[in-house]
Amino acid sequence: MKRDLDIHVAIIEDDETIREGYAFLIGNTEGYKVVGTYPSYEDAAKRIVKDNPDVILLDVELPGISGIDALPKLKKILPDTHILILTVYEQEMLIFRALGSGAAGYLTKNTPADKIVAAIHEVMEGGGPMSAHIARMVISSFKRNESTPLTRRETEILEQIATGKSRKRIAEELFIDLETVKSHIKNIYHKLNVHSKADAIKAAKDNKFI
Amino acid sequence: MKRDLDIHVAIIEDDETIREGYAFLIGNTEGYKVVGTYPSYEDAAKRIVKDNPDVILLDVELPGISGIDALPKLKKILPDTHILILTVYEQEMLIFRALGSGAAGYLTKNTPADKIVAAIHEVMEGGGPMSAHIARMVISSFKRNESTPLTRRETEILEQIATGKSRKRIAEELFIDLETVKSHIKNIYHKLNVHSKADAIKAAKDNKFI
DNA sequence: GATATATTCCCCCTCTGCGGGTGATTTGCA
DNA sequence: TGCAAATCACCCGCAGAGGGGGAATATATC
Repeated sequence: MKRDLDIHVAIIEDDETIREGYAFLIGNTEGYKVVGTYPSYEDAAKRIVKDNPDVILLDVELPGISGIDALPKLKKILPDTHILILTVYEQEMLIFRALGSGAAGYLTKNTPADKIVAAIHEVMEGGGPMSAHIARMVISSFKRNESTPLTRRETEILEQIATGKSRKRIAEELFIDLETVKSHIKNIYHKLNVHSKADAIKAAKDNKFI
Repeated sequence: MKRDLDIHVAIIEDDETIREGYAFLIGNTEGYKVVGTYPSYEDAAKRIVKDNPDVILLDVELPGISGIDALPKLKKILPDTHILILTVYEQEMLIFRALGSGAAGYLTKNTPADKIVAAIHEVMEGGGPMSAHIARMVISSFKRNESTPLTRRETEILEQIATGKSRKRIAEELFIDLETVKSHIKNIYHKLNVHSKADAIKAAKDNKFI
């Protein structure tokens, strides 16, 4: 029986128990069909294009090419396929690299079975499923530090500097004198204990002042 | 009967029907207690500190001071209170301003009642609840443009420039000659059709090349 | 093995920008 | 009525930015 209205799912996961567990779970859910399971990216690369999944569940810790490195390659050969990261790792760097490479969602492996199926559905509907802790980390990455030593104007000027603009251009765009901008920058440097643009930007970003 | 183990919730929402609806819903859920409902930030400011909620449901479209502007003020007077945005608006600018000001989550008003209660619980557990579409927008904000005209090295160097570093410093940190950095920058400027640092950074960020 | 493409380095040129010192005025909020 | 914030001024020396041209190695990809 052909089931073309089903959501076609592929799984890339090296642990056979987990891989077959997911395959069983998803394959036995109404509306879902597992079109391929692969223990590594190298294996997936051979068959995944003709298996043509709608959604890929991708592990990050894979033998050979890691899931993180596999992600952009998969997006290249299957541009319209949604990729859901499924991992035990919660390191910020991995998360943001994955999302930057085009992951549609990021789930941890303690996610209960029904939530994984729900996440696949959510991805198809244009959502971005994330585990609770991951979502908080992502949200936190936007949060400014409210206890900045910089005044509003100083913050504004440092933001402009961070876009690469010259002092002269900043002065023009803020309708103030070049000397005023210089004065603000001197105060910024003193407050942040730095002596250059680059160090000021770094200090401010590290402390989420900008 | 005192119920100190309950999660204390406050609601700031100008529409009385919606406000009382939420209050009724949450107040009648085991484990939750509504400690205050206010039609505006100005009203909330008078009583919310002594009401001392664990979680605030905050509307963005409020009369007087908007929810977005109220958020940093609320964080200031109640630093440990989690704030959940509840709104009909899905504009990127509002979302990122809210998250930048310290919102713990962002829900749209079509969120079913049980999900709202679940979101309050999730926030208390360190999660970051978001409506599906919001989550996708947040994730998309991290996504790089895979069809960049820049090479890997050019992208790397442009990223360094965007941190405010001088060409000389970039050369030292990448262990290449200053002339090489200059050469890359010339190529970057040609590819992006710009003639300055600031314009290159802007063009690259607009197109998500960096 | 041939052909692109990426990466590396070299020379020339002008001129603007950057970092730092010191001090003064006006504006707004508590 | 203060104090912090924001504004503008003039000093100095040095490094950096932008643009012209050319050319030698990797490194893929076919």
